[in-house]
Amino acid sequence: MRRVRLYDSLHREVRLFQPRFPPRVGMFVCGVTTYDDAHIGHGRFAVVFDVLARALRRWGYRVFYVQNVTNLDDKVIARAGETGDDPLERSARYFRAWREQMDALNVRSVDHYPFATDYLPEIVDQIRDLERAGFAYRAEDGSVYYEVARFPPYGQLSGQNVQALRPGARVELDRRKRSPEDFVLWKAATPGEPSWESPWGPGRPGWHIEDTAITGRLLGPQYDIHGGGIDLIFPHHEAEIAQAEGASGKSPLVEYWLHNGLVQMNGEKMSKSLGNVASLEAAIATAGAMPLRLYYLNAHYRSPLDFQPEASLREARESYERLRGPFARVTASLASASAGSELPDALAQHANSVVEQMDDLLADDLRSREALALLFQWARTVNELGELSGYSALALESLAAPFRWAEVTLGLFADVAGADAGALDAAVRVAIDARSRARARGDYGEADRIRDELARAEIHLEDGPSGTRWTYRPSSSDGS
RNA sequence: GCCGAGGUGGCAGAGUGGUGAAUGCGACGGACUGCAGAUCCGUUUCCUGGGGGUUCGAAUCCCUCCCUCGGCUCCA
Repeated sequence: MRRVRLYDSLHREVRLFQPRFPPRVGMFVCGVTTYDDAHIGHGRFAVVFDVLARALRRWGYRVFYVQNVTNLDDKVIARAGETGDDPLERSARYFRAWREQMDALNVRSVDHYPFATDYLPEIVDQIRDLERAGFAYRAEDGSVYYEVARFPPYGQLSGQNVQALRPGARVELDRRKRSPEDFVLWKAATPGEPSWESPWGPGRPGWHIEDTAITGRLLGPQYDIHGGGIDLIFPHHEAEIAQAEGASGKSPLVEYWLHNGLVQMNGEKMSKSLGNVASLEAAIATAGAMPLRLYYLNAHYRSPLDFQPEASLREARESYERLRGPFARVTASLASASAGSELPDALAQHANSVVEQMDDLLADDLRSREALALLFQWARTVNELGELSGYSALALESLAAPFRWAEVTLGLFADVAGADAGALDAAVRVAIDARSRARARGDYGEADRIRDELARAEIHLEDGPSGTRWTYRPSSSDGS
């Protein structure tokens, strides 16, 4: 099994990845709160952790990947109240949109998307465990709080000093709490809002408890990987550690804490509360899902990533075409390949070496940017060969290998046609032959008419020294 | 104020002690084309925030200053 290294936010260093029970890997990622449209930042964490799961599976690990869905919280309720929606129906609607966007982005590695409200029994059980262990207390109104002072490691993940938090401007004064840093586990019901029965009376879960209740049930009291945006470290992930370790008595909850950097818009974090969001759905429509995926993977996952509304998407489309073009040509040639020449040994070996190097890069804390740099170089190598129809199927498979690696591991090229390319090629060739005859007799009007007509079907012709080549290049839906 | 991550060419973004500082986008020139496009070749005169130090050698290690971003109970 490949040597994998991952940066762990708790230990603050890159560590050799050793799951508790290899080859099995339990992986949990904080998902979305389904109260509004997802933005580009949400797409980033989804793609980054999709690649992690894909890569681990490629290397022989058996990954169970859970991504939760916060389908009920203060924001869902608040937004539903504004619009007159039923909160849970609103959530269901936005979750469907999220899944559609995930499908478009080729995010397929998530095994299970648990909803918070499907885990009420587990949530109640965990709060009772915390009560029994002395970490929780009941307030007069029926809410239950976590008493942070009872959990000395609190602050270890974020490096926060709990005492220093006290004067923090945003720590609200709440008379129900024994201490300002305490956080709510169970919120007493408010009339008109969804609520569930519990030993403490009707209410609903606090923000942090759903994750640890879900992971406790699905992944156990201790598991391997927990991922999420870097903005969740405090207080959310800190609270998760306090809850899970307090309730189970086992430490550590998680072996490897992974946090992705945030997408910034003109130098500032993209967030709904700042109002500077770019909709994920719109970006997919404008740039295409695969170029967007490339955009995410073209930076290291822990770095901040700047989003420039016009430039970023245009660049993503142009660079993606540079990769997709040669791969699509190899695939098309492969579909009709029979006998032909082989590659020089050095080139075939180079293909293997590129794949090996890309695996190594990804295994070193997901250096996707550098793996892509190699893939761009390989694209150039393939382009240098020119016409591909003279190569054998074996040779073409060698040429395809680095692209196929990216297809499987990075999840790119979901839009590159495969098996039916041969039939399409035969059909397009008929039109190309007719146009060639027109050009030969100097009838450029007819030649351009055929080319324009094919262009309307998004098939683009290119005349070169070795004849006419065609590519299928879908334009974006906005037509820009 | 406290905790954390950063400052690299026109832009995006790698590289964290040693061959010419990747890769992509953009721009310019050339080849190819009936024109176009794609592709290839070349150019973009050369960019590591300022200062100091360690070293034969620093973008990379140390010190210091400046600046940016994130967190400090809404957050991917």
